[in-house]
Amino acid sequence: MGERKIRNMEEFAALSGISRPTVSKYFNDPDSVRKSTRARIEAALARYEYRPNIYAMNQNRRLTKTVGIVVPYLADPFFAEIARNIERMIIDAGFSPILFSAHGAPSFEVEILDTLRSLKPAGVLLAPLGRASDRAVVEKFCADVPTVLFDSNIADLGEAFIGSDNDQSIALIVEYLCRSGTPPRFFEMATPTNPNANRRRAAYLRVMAALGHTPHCIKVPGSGWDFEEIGFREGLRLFQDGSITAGTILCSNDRLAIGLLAAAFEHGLPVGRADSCPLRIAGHDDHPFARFTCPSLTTVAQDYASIAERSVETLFARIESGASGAVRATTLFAGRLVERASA
Amino acid sequence: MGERKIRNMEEFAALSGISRPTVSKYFNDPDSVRKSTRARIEAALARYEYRPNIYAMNQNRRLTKTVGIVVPYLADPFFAEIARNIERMIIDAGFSPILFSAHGAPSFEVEILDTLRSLKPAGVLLAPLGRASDRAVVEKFCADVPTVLFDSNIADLGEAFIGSDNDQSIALIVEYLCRSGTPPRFFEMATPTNPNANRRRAAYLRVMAALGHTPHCIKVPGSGWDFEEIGFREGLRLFQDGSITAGTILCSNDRLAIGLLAAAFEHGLPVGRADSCPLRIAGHDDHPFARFTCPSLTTVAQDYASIAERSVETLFARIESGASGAVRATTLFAGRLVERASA
DNA sequence: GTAAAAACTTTACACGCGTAAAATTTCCAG
DNA sequence: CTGGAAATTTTACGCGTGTAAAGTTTTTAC
Repeated sequence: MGERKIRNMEEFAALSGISRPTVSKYFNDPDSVRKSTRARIEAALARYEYRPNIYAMNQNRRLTKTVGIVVPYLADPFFAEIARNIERMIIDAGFSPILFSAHGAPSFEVEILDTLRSLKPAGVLLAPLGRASDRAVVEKFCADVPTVLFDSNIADLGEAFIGSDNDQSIALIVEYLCRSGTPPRFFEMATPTNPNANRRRAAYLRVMAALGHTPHCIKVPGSGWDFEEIGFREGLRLFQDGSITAGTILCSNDRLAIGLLAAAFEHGLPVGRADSCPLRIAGHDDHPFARFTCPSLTTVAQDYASIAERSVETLFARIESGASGAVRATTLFAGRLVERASA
Repeated sequence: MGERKIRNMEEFAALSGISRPTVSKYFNDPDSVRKSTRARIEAALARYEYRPNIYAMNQNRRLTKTVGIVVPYLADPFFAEIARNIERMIIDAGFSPILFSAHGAPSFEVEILDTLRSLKPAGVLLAPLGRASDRAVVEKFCADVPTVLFDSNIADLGEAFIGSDNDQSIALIVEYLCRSGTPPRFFEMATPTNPNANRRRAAYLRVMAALGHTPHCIKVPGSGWDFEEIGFREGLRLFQDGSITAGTILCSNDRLAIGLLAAAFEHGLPVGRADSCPLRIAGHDDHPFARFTCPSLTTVAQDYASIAERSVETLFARIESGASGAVRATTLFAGRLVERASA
């Protein structure tokens, strides 16, 4: 292979004994040419290892073979994992994924969308920052590029939304916590970064009421994406000033719970489902690290794989149909209770 | 803004009252045109929000304004963090970062390099998989594209290598552990994913000998990137079969330590620097989550920021000089001891 | 074996911008 | 005011591929 350098498709076509338009057709869809032709091209391809110039290719294509993935915060392993799954599926579908992280900053998100627009992607999978997102910008973007939202919803934007069924998952864990011990208090940030937090609080209030318990929300100051830090700092404060001495605490997400567990440990307060433990702590999401907290974290697993899969499927359906779907579908996947040692 | 749609630079140039070649010059370097001209262009830019077609731009530029970033495993927050820092610097330098993760798979790494080559980037910052990397492929890539290696070295490849001074950092923590308690054993995977692991073991052996202690390496089965899982599973096994009951353990990296801490907790073995604790555990890297383990993890902080900064600087120096540097420089940054509760 | 369909070849133009060369205008110093 | 330098305009071509149209060959179906 690599017998000599190929400059362009013209030259490659000559060497493979096929006309350039046919070779061009092959690269846009290998199945669109005769089997024997395809074989000849691929034989030449093996000998000369030529690849079409991406930039020249995309200059004339209205829709690129690129699919954008935008996540709010890549340093959160949750998003890293989901991005990994999505990347794989996009590749398998014959497209090229390109990954962006807003790093928690709305200005970055805007910039990314701007960049992405000029990349003319076939579609975009967007997990927006949520409350912090610039709605007008996202809306305008969705009008130009087929976009599927996932994880975090922005009302009425994009072709569809795929996420977790917070009502179901919170009900699941609240009911579990109630029947296995004291009813939980709800631990969250006062100004939640993510709209899911609001849905979860609402679900908590509803379920507690339905079960005949008095709900109690603990809203701690803090914003941004350093959830563990906030959970730790504020948790420690609450333990130290005696606000929390016992009972059950359901955290809005696992990363807060990880911080809170660390605070409880630091404060010498045993956490766990054993009778000897005054405190129980539970989370939500089944974060990759939730298995390795001390004690291991009881939580509700979000259905990563299904969310990723359905998001990709939905986007490709939209891309292939060519036209925007009549209705904006919202798909929510059920959570699964993960009983571990912490509650 | 956005008074009407602009098709191309020709049209935009007409609307701004400037000739197309000058506008083109402006986009390649805003400072290369007269100040008054620049002002007029930017005024028009504000009114019509035109952006040049990326693909048409890059088709004729031999070197793109793109800089590739390749990390071995993005679900590891360590790499997510360093990628974030690097992205920021690349943007500040007026280039466009594009991020790839090999997801731990050599085949992905090869594919990424292939994709990257056809993107004609100005340069690439590559943290290779290490032992698992296909040396021939990386070598060929480095010959085509200015590449700076970081984090994980591959002998003699790329323009430079920037990483951590494992000799120094391991000496730092081994000395600390020895003077504050029992000499450490070294906990690592039998077939380490990362070449740093080998350097760290060698450093451990050397320092222990220098201090007059008998070194002891604990090599546990396991490969891949699920470090916490391996640390947990194998740690638990060693605790349960009585192989480890007390002493000090230095883990090859923080993620193994996180797993090992969880195993110790599960097994009911108290960990910490207090006299009441039979076991001490330390790590290496100062992983973002190391502050939130129970107990919090004593470790050596890698100088993230400096590694990122120097890598970017080195690459841009290479890009601007145009020619390959005469010598391949290796820059190692010193680690900083982070004393926490676990050792 | 024949006709129709499918695939291919040839030819030609388009895309949007980089960039070179020559002509013109603008700028600045003296 | 003037000369020369600097910046801009005009003109023109090139980059590598998409793609349309018309003509030719190959394949498929009966």
